[in-house]
Amino acid sequence: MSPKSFWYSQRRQRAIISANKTMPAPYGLEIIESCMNCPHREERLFCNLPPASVQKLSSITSPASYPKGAMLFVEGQSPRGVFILCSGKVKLSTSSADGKTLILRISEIGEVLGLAAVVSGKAYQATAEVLEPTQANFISRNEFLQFLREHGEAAVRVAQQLAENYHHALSEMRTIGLSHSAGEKLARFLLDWIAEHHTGNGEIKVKLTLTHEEIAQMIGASRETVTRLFTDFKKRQLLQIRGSTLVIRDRAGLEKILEN
Amino acid sequence: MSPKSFWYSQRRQRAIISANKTMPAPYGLEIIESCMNCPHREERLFCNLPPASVQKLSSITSPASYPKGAMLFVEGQSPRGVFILCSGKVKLSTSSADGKTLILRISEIGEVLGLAAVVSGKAYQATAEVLEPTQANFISRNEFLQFLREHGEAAVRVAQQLAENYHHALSEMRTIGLSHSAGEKLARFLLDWIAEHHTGNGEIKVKLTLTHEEIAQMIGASRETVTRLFTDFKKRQLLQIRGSTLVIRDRAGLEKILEN
DNA sequence: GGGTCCTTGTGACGAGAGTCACGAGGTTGC
DNA sequence: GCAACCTCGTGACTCTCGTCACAAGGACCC
Repeated sequence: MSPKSFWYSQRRQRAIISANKTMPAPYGLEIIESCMNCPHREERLFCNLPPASVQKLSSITSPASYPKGAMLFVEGQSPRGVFILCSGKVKLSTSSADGKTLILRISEIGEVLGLAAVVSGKAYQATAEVLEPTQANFISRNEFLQFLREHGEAAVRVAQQLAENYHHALSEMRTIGLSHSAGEKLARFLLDWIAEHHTGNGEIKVKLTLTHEEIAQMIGASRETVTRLFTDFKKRQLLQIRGSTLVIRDRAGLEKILEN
Repeated sequence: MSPKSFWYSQRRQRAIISANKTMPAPYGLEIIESCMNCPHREERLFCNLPPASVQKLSSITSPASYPKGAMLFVEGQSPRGVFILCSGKVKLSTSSADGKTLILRISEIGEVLGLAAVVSGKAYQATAEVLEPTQANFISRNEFLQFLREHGEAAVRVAQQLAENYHHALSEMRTIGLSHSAGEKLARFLLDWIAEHHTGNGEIKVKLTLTHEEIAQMIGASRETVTRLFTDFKKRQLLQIRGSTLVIRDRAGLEKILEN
């Protein structure tokens, strides 16, 4: 099945097509090129493989653009293939029968989505929803597995990425499972967030374009609790919000919350 | 460092050595043989690889026995290598500064421990403690990585196992993060447990050799709450405890709890 | 400009579950 | 055979946090 079937409205599809026009053809070259220019090159899963492998990879890859709100895949579907993110942001979440949602991760450039499902052959364990317009390279399951069998180094890379995923899942489990209070969860979440997104020295300032609702779903709390905690943290001079930017004023203070 | 340094008492070490005597020498053959006899053969990570790979594997592997209470590795250590479980049971857990513990998994025969840390090169993210006398094959990090690079099919297997680990972590996250109440968590835990351990039809009966304390640490609740929930579930005719055996009397009733 | 929708902010209330405390039963070790 | 320890069971108390309800501020689209 083509990923196109997941564009869910005519209206949005028009936007996608116009985005596609900005991509140079042929698509195969585009991938290699985007690797060359990629600012996170070391992090990109397959970029510094032997040329023959890259060649093969580009031949089985199909790039596509997705609008905000599109679903790359949905929890429970059997795995069609993997998506390599070229740009944009994708939310990975899982939810229970009654609609409660747990956000597992916000994926960014260079990550490979759907890897665990494709490798294990079990259903996708999460839903991948596009948060901002995204370009991704799709590789179908069969071709991907074939590729892995033929290119041992790529399989090692895949194992590495899966190990990262696993680490990340454990880190979130610690946030949710080892905290005594919601405040502790939020502090853990914020510290993790800056550890991952803050580059540079001096004042700690990071973009945090998540709603309180979404943060609540990441730490397993209610939206109201998150709102209250933020106002509380602001009052205690721990942090500050400027638009969509989070400024940490007292990192030690946040870390102290973990010790309760 | 040899895993022997983790045997922590002279007394226990004597027991281990005598256990070792039961192993036929040379050890290389032992591994292959134990694969041949292994009841979970398909699940064993490396057993149906090409003979050359198995040969190589057996040459870099060192079997050892560990007593109850031994630590295979501890959270935060840099990865020495992987342990392939031949027999016994190992508890994987993570804990916070203040001593609160979250049990990630009870590992059994055929699993490979420490895989994510070895593959990613980051520190072990969990502590592995032996619950009952265990035999495991140790492979040092360098030799293991070398082996993976030379044997592509093995790397694919490793990726599969890591995908399993990831799935399992997500499943525990759902238990802990998506539940509205402790009762729901326990019901989810029990259902997962029988899904994994119950074989056969008719009456659902499984061994559950965990203390209430340990169950509490698996679902992120307090020991007292688990005790109370068990008495509650018994009263409601959902289950029954016979020694260390759990009997499910009303599976549908348990499943109903998840829907609240 | 006026709808509609989404996000944030706050108050009131109550149930769930963590904590503390203690006792009973079982096991292990000397 | 007694002491020490662990596990399980239960009561009482407290308090966090989820839920409901409502209002204000923005963003976006006709």
